[in-house]
Amino acid sequence: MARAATTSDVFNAIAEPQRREILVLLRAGERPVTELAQELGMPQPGASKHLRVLREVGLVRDRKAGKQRLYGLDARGLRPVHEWSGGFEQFWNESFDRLDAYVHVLEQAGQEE
Amino acid sequence: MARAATTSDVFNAIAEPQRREILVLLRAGERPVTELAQELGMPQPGASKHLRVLREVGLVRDRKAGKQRLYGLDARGLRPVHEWSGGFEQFWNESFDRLDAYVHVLEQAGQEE
DNA sequence: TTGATACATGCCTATATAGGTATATGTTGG
DNA sequence: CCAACATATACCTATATAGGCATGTATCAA
Repeated sequence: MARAATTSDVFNAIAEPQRREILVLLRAGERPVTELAQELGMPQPGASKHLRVLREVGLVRDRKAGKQRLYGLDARGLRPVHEWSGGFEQFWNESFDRLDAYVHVLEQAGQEE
Repeated sequence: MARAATTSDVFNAIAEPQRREILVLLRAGERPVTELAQELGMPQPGASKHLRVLREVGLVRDRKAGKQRLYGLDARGLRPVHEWSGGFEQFWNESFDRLDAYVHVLEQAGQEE
């Protein structure tokens, strides 16, 4: 099997660089698809597809505005990501010390492999 | 093309649930592959593969310990994830108000599609 | 109704896995 | 050197996209 469907997982949805780009762009406010596609330098169908994924995981909302469809950010789904990664904060702060010690051990061990 | 190679991107590496599990387990300290495989309820080759991906993006370090190979956490690579998602913090806090207003607009507009 | 504009979808292709199984590699002890 | 244990890899299969292109659909204006 390939990776789990991006459709049901925020972590998968933001694994795609261009989708992260879209989210960043939307912080500035709602945007129609065409404008997003243009700013991302990709064809419109591509932008629509990414927006669909983002919509399905709930990171984006859309509303009709006449001929256009405005997409807007709903960042609540990113909170779990922030919290999960935050659970490692103490570790990346300790990292320097730990790695120093660790590298030391390796050197003394003769640095195999 | 499929998604970009997970090998060169931390966001892709943590898109896989079991890899996130591994990182969490490693917060408790270094572990040999077999033990991780057992705790994750997956065959050893599977654990080795996930560990390889994590190693290639730098989230994990390994050192030989006799017959075993101990894997340890190097959480520094998660910092960018935390910071990126943190860039949306103000938005998920505002979300309730915004969405309330937003839903209101939709209702008044006649709630199309 | 016709034409133009703005999107969403369908279809097709190439590719990157996730998993499972079998096997190669490396290490230790006798 | 041989057997046993711990891992990493090679292979093979099924599947989920990312992208490109063509086309369907909805909305608005004349």
